[in-house]
This record gives sequence, C-alpha cells and structure tokens, in this order.
Amino acid sequence: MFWTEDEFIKNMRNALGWVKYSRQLNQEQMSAVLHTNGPLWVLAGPGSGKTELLIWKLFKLIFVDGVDPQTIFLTTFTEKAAKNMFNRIITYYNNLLKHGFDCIKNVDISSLKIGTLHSLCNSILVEYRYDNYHTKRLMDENESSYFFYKYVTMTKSGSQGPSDYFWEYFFEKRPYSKWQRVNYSKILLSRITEDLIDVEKLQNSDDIFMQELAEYYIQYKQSLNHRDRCDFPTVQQLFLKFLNEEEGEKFIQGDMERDLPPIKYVLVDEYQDTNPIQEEIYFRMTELISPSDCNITVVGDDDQAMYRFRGATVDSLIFFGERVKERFGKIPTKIQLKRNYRSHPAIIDWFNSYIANMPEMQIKGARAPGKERMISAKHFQENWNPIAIIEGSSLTDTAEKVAEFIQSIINFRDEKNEKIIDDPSQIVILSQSTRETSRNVGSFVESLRRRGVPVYNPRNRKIHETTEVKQLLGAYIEIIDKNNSELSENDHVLRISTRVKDFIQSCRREYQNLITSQGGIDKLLNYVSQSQLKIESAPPNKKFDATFHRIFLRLLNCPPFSEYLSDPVISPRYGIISAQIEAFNTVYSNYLVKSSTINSLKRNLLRDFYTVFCGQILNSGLNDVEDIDYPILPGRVQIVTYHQSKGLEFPIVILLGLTKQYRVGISYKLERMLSEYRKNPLQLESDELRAAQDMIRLYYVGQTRAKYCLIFADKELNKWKYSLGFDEKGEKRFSLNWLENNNIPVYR
DNA sequence: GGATGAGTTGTTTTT
DNA sequence: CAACTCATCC
Repeated sequence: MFWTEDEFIKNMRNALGWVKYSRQLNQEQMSAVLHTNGPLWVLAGPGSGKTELLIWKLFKLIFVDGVDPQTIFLTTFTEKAAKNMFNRIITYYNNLLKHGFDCIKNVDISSLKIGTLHSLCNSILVEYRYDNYHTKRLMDENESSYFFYKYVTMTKSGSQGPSDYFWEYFFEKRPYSKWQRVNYSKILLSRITEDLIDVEKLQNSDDIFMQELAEYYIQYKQSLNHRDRCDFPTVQQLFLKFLNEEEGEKFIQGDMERDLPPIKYVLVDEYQDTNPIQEEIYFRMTELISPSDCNITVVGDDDQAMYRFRGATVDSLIFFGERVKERFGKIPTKIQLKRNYRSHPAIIDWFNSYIANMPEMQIKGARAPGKERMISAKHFQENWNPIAIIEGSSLTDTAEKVAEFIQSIINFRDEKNEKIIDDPSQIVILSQSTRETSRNVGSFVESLRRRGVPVYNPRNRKIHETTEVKQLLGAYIEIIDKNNSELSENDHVLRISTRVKDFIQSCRREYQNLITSQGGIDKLLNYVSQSQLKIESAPPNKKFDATFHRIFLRLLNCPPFSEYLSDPVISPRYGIISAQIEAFNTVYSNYLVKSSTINSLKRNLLRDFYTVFCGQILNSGLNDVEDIDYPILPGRVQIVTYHQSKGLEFPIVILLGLTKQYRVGISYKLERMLSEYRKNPLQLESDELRAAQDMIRLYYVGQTRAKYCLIFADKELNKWKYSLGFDEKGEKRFSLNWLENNNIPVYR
C-alpha cells in the first residue's frame, strides 16, 4: 500500500496533467477503476477512453491495493496494442517518479504480464518447460502451411487421410489444388481446438464425416508432436492443459522456492474478440486464483466484434453476466463507458442511430443487454456538417471523385489562407481489403497517384510483385533451371499451375532486363553461370555444396543486390524474402542435397521451389513491414482495412466497399456444423443473420474511427444495404430516415 | 436499362 | 474456369 484512494487520484492527476493521452477520468471510468473485488464487466464504446481506464486500473491495483505487478495478467488482442499500452504505462510511471513520488521507485512496473494471450501462454509454457514445450518450435502461418504441405496426408491413401467427399461435406466443394487442401485443413483443424470441440463426441458421432474429422485431427496432432512443432491454437490448448495440472497450479498459486508470487488478477481487453478456448483459459485462471473473489475484469464492445473467422464469438461478452453467474454464482458489476472523446457530435449521432436501428441488431442477443447510446464528451467549436456521401457511376468513377475530393481538401485554403488539414496522412481510406486490384482499392490508388497525391499502403500484399524481388528470384531461377523446364507441357514431374508459371516467367524477364541494362554486375553473371555448370555436371549421388538458403545469400552478395541492401525500402523486402526462405527451409531443408537422377533433381529442386515456395507466396501474398513506432507515414494518404483500423482514430475517414453483400463464408458454416460437438454447446442464430450482423459491426468500426469528417463513397447508393441501411428496393430500412432528416449531402 | 463482350481476378481479416 | 466489372451499344 502506497497511497489511499484519494491520494492516488490526486497524485495521478498531478503527475499526468500534461501527458499527451491523459485527461481526467469521468465518473464511469472512475467507478471501474475503484471497483475492488469481484467480476467486472466494462462495455466500452468507441473512443471512450478504454485504454486509459485499464492503465489507471493497473496503477490503482498496484499503488492502492498493494498488488505486486507480476501477479497481474493482462491480455490485449494484438501485439501492437500490448506494446502501446506498455509504453504508456512506462511513461505514466516515469511521470509519477518525476513528480517526486519516491515511495514507488522500487516497484518493478515492467514485471506486469502484458501481451496477447498467445505470447503470454507461450512464454509461461517455456518458463515452466511444460511437457518439454521449450523444445518445440512454434510455427507461424507460413511455416504451418509448409508443414501441412509436406507432412500431413490430405488425400485418401490407404486408410489414412480425408477423402474428396470429406472436403465436399465441410467446404461444399472439392479442393482443386494441394494448397487449397492446406488452407481448408488449417481452417478446419484450428476450429476444433479454438471452439473447444470435444473430440470424443466427434468420434462417437453417427456422422461418418465427423468421425473422419476426429481421425484427421488426431493424425495432425500426432504429426505435430512427432516433429516437435506447435501451432497458434495449440499453444492455448497446451496452456489450458497446463492449468489443469500440478505445474499450472504452481504457476497460479505461486512457488515459494523460486520466489514467484501467486497470480492475483485477470484483465482482458477486447473481450468481444475472445474465442471459446480463450474464455475457458480466463475462467479457469479466475477459478484457480479464487472462485470466491472472482477477480476477472473484461473490457470490450460487442458492437465492434470482428473476428468470427478466427473463432471469436461476441457471445462471450454479451453473455458474460450469465456465464459468470453460471460458473461462479456471482453477478458481475456492469459499467458502460458511454462518453465519446473522439468524434464530432453529428458523427456520434449517426453511428448511434446506425447500430441501434439496423433491424439485424435489434434481435435479442445481438447486443449487450441495456446498452445505451453514446454521448458526445469532447468540445467542438465549429458547427459544420461532418458527414457526406460520394456516389460514382462505377467503381473507377467513384475513385476519380474521391481522388478529386481528397486533392481539393489537401489544397484547400480558407479566407485566412489556412489549410483545413495539416498533412495528407490525416486522410484515411478504409476498405475491406488493401489489395490493389480493380475490385478493391486498385482504382483509388491509381486515381490518387495520377493526381500526384502520395499514398501509403504497406499491407497490399504484393512485395513479390516488385522489380527487386523478381530480379532476385529470377537470378535464382536462372541458376536452378537453365532450360526453362517450367514451360514443358508434358512433363509429369513438373506440374505447375499457370499462375505460378506466369510468376516464374515474369521473374525471368526482370532478371533478363537487369543483366542487359546494367553494367558492373560481372560478379553476379559469373556466379550464375558457374552455379549452372555445377548443377549440370553434378555427379549422381553426390551432395551439392548448396542449399536454397546458401544460393540466396550468395546472390545477395553480388551487385546490384548487395547495393540494394542499403536502400531503406528494398532492404526490408529482402529481409521478408529471407524470412520466407527460412520458414520454407525449416520444412524443406534437405531437398537440394541428394539428387541422383535428372528427374529427382527436378522433383526436389524445381518442383518444391516452384509449386511449394512460389505457390505459397502467390497464395498468401507478402506485406511490407511496418514500423511499429511510426505507423503513420507523413505526407501520404493512408489506406487501411476496417480490421486494421480497430483501436485507431483519424481526422478524416473515407469508407469504401459499401455495396458489399455479406458472404456466408465457410467460418459461419463450420461454426454451426460443429457447434453441437462443443464442450459447451450453444444456440446460434442463422448463418445469414450472423454474417449480416458481422458486416454491420465492421461498418460500425469504420464509422466510429472518424474525428471530424466521415465520407461514404461507392457506386449505386441504393444498394448500400448494410452500410447505410437501404433495402432491396432502395428504401431506407431505418425508421429514422436519419440521412434525410440531417440533410446529408450526396455528391454525384 | 439491359444485352454484349472484353478484360480481369483468384476473399478478407490475426495470433 | 467461373465470377465479376465495366465500357459500349442499341
């Protein structure tokens, strides 16, 4: 105990008065901070100061209740959010120190357990060496794909492996390629773990496909175990198992011998995006700590749930009250943060009406019980209309109009010759996908670039399309495949899809362009021709003195590639390619080593590189790396997905993709098909309804990002069913007719 | 406004 | 190959 409640509040206010993010807490926030014992359920609407509340709560626990920081377990949804929060905590703490509160200087604030649930589970399992976890390799998404491709039997062979009917049953179509089987397998099998499916129930099902699924799951798990690998869902599964055993109890209860105090508090941010296994982990921890204290705090907004595809269910937040009552016999204290410190009052008025009046959201269980509208809490001096609609005749036309609009506000000067905005990066385009294709933001990027407006789109997943990457891969291809064998039509060893073939060809072209147009690259030419010779004249059964990785590193040593390494844009791209190769190598490590015949050389060297490595790159796409400390690049209009925008705010927001019909994607179907096999089965609304609700929540997230200006842009206004609320006939589905009543201008 | 044909694309989001 | 966009024609 360092301070009393009153001292704590006074000291925090004094110390943080000038810190960028901090301001006085409002009454609801304060009551959540001062809440001491028992479950706490915070519904935090957009821009309501949720992170601020969490940080104050941590500080209150530490400085008023005297809780040891290392006994607090706080999870966030992304690594980025965890880092941000941690940095803010350190800043606040240093400010308290600067204000001369010496009594807290021995508190080790950095020992707080803050991170994503995955990262915390991972580090604790490593620390406790549970089930030899520290010897296992935790695979990322790409590695996991390679793992399936190489080690998992995905087609019927003998008694093992799923049949075509199996895939048809779960995915309604037969996979047309091995990569599709990889993708399907990942979706299906991670679902079993994350939805907390009872594998025994599956085995005992009357449905033969459910039995087959159980078998397939077991096969996969064995193969993971056998090869000492672990995937993302399995980390959580192991952690839950750990909690239910003696070692886990030690972790929770503390270990005197090792000077580890017991865990005391569980706090969860973004609780609406929690899936069943995560919910069980939080509940189990709470139970082990003390079921009678039931010290669990969850914070989130059901209206902003957007990760059902990952197995998350809003239900965990919406029914938190009932679930806690069922399990612990306690009724959580419910607090709604309804003061919005972000948006212009008219924007708040709009999104309040939007979320409350959409017919799909009025169904029971769609939103948290008793939820109230948000109230504007930030003072806005100017009285202007911050909402507008841009309607084009086609997508390209819309893009032109949006670009025109953006250009005009960038250049705009008022009577006093002052700009409206300081920097183009204050304008943000939100879209379902940041891929620069004609269906997505392609035409928008093009229209902007044509007008000389710089654009920042680091997640467009196309660095494999850049010249420098193609040149490098082209050089590699030149080495391993001098004779263009990818072109031979009737080669049964090399069966390469047209997509990959096109990619290989364009890599070759880029390499050819490079060597014909640039001088000073003798070293590269020498290395390539020497290596070609070496491969050609390789004696049978002799090991090559080269692996994919080594050839790649040698190429990087030759100009111009070696010179590219000092380029701030290209160098990180080579880093990404290098990481890809490493992931590939963890599974395909010895394929270059033993080649006895030309055919096996082709099989090992070419096919694996073409269909597996290139296939996977084309399959998943590669993003540029973003600087976590500088997520915004000044001077450029930002392009961001609705998902990425979560937790952020922007002065001017332009929403795209408004005519999109929801898709009852495979995750909705699987959620339903498997729901009866869950450990805790649940009642689900129809697939259609859940998909529609999720679509509405996605748009809600987009709308609530805007501070001063919110623009809706797309073609065919009367088809904006879920984004603005029209029906099939173009009539407004809102009883309110909000848009008309507020004279929202439409620019055509 | 709808028929036609040319052209483009390969869902999407994160640990 | 299927699904979609979009310009163009009447």
